[in-house]
Amino acid sequence: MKEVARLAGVSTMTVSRALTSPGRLSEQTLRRVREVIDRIGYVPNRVAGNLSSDRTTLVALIVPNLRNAILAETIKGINDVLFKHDFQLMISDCANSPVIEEKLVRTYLAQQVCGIILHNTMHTPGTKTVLRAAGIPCVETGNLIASPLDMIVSYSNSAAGSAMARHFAERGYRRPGLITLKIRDRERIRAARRGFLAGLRTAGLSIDRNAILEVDAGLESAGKGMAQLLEAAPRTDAVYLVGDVLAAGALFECQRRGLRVPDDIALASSDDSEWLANLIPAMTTVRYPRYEIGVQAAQAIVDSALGRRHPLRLDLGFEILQRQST
Amino acid sequence: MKEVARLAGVSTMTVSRALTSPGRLSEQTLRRVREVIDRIGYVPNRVAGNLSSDRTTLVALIVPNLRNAILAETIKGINDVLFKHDFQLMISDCANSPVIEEKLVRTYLAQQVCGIILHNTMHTPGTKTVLRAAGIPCVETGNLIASPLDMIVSYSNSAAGSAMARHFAERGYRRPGLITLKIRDRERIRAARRGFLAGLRTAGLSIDRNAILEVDAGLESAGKGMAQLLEAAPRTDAVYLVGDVLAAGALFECQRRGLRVPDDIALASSDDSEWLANLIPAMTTVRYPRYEIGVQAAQAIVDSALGRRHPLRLDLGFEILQRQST
DNA sequence: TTGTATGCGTTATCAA
DNA sequence: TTGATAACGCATACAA
Repeated sequence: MKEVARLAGVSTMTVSRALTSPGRLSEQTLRRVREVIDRIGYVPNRVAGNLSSDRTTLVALIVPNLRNAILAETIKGINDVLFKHDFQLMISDCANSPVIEEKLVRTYLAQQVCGIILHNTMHTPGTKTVLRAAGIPCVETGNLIASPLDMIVSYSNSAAGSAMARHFAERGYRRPGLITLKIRDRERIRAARRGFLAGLRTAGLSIDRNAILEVDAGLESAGKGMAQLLEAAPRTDAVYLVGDVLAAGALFECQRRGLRVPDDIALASSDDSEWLANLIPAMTTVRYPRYEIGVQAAQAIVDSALGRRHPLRLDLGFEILQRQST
Repeated sequence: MKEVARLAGVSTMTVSRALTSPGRLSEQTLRRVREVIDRIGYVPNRVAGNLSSDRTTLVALIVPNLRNAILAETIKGINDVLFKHDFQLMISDCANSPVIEEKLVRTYLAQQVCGIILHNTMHTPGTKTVLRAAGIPCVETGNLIASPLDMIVSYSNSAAGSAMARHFAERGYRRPGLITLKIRDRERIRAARRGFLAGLRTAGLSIDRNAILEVDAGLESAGKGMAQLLEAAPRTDAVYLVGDVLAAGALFECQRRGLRVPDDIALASSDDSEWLANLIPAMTTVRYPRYEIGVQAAQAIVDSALGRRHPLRLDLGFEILQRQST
């Protein structure tokens, strides 16, 4: 910057202004400075700028699992908003561990991020303490819980579960089943299960204990889980699958066994994706606005960083997309 | 840090050392400092540290499209290595535009990242200039090109294309087809096509011009493309689909039309995924080590940042997984 | 509209 | 093993 200032015959402050508030310079000074910047290929050091101004444009995102394709849309939404405002995204994977999440939060606070987006909603006491102490905006996106750390942009997994139970009842199914990802540390899955079971009760349906299963992630694991359920509770007529790709794995297992979906058994998924819509039969799913969740979460951080901070509890809702599988 | 120093009765340098090189402090001093840090919840300001030491642990990644699920494995590989070494990942989406890529590269250089990973291998002259001037390590991962900017960790898309052509020939197919994503600005797709066409020639097969198509991304777009190909070149007996999820879209279209795969028409994909392995029929694909590419790319950056810089051209190879669809 | 003086919180360097 | 000092490159605050 000194070099640019020297060559343009101005002070470093003028160069600084040319970059941060060009409107406050005369046209000819601005032109002269920009010319030098282009000519010598000056790239400002934002680390120094950040230290001096005590602000950054860094936003952190911590997701439970980078492999989960369902998150890609939300990440894209975050990316697009941050890019538009010249903010940068730092991202990492906490492997669904609140302890790792806390370590990551501390790391990001040390990097002076101006905001944090957490997909998980279960945190260690340490996470809560340091976040509160830092006073930076924080958005949770994974589940619409009652007491967020700060802001929350999501939809209700438990309401979606209830809605699916109602859907099963309305379609005339009487012996429901439920396969979810392992619940430990996954607030979303727990909420979906609770909502589904409550919805069944409301609809006057009961569920066989043997028809409730937890499985690991992945198509093959889902297939095995489906096989297990079919053996333990063979009269089951409709299964709700909660967790990325589980429903597809279950469908493939049914097809391998020659079961007709939905005639022999109905299936529905908690996560919509292009895939599920194109399977044969097309899968009934919960759809929620994943891209929009990312957009709103990022926008909330940007607004806060720009001084327009406000409380935020945004329920972006969901819908049940009935397709051929129920 | 001053506060910690005061409370521990030491200088700030000693606090600094307690964080960065604890081995150089006496045990009792270290214990005392750490005690104070924990007690008052001190979080160091790495922005200041970065400015002072003229080093960061920030690594940038620019991908062509965050929605592309095929990248998730690579990103996970990068994440895991960076986490292990206490480096942080900054990520963004250049929407397959070299111009946006350049803007992002400049932004990341301003943030003083210690290394950059670029998935694309086509860059503007400006990108090349500023990267060279910055002198930081850079790894390209999307395609094993001849003249990388710096380091490269990938596999050869053109060799994979040739291998698939050979596979078609060996399986007895005689009227091949090719559907790819739009080629503009996609070096990988271009290479795959070139390799496939060259492989066909080598195998003595010719391809109908009407059996070569470019389509937009997405299952539905792939379905339409397949429909178009079947009408324009109805005698086609084996189609290679280059680009995420295209093969699945094509398969669904065949199923809708009552075509048997592979008896009426064979299909193969350029990208392996859990999905493609579980479709019925299971899809023949190219498999390449996506996670390992991320691991090696990140490791190369970390090594460079830690002073162990070395030239790197890593071909991690691929294999053709023959399944039921060919 | 532009410039001067100062400080951001840490680490490199050198000295003790 | 520890400390004093200066410096990193920029932006804030204030003055002109």
